[in-house]
Amino acid sequence: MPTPEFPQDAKRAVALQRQLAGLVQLTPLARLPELVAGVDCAIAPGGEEIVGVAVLMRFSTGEVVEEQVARRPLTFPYVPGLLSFREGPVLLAALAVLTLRPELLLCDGQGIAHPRRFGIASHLGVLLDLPSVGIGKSRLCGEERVVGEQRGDWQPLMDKGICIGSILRTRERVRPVYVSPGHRCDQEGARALVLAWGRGHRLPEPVHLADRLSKRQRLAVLP
DNA sequence: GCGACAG
DNA sequence: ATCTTGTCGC
Repeated sequence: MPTPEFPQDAKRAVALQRQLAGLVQLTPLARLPELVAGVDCAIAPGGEEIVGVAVLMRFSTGEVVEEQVARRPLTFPYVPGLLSFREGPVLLAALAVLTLRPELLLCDGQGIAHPRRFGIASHLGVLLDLPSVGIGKSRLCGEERVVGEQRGDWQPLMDKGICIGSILRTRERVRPVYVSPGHRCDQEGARALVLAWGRGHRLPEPVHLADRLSKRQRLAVLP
């Protein structure tokens, strides 16, 4: 049975994005979240199934608190701008079985740096009413721009004269990432969180670990 | 019509 | 995202 919150056709998906985009809040974070969840997906060999994982980490200790995995049949194609309708359901499933509720979501993909200002980070953030940040490895929209080479250097990601995110250097000699608020977060906070969770990789640690876990789990034998 | 296009 | 070999650098 299709998840009600995720229409299976592009027409209704776009309409839902336009509607939910109105609920996004770009408010500053009250405080630095302690429990953070990184999420990511992988496609099982054969392309019939999608694996979603959530890695919960504690900021003060840097420890992994919990990891959860979910699998679902793949029912939505990859369409630029509609990624959340492909990966959203399985990611929600993985997040739903976490014992502890995260205070923040770090997502692989865009937040408001999206044609309708509603990327997967925004979508998950709004549905779960959690602060969220989108970290994209490549650009969906907005103008490309050269960034300084030091860690922490950044440039605004501009689209039609509006700042929709940041092009941020998280490591030297490594391509910058595209950071944007998902929900209940502002541009400054989004950048600060990504840098605060940097542990030597291009992506923030929770997302980096979620990426590795998903790629391990996609080959796992099902019980 | 043409180019661009998260994962 | 996935496929896919060796290679360069920390």
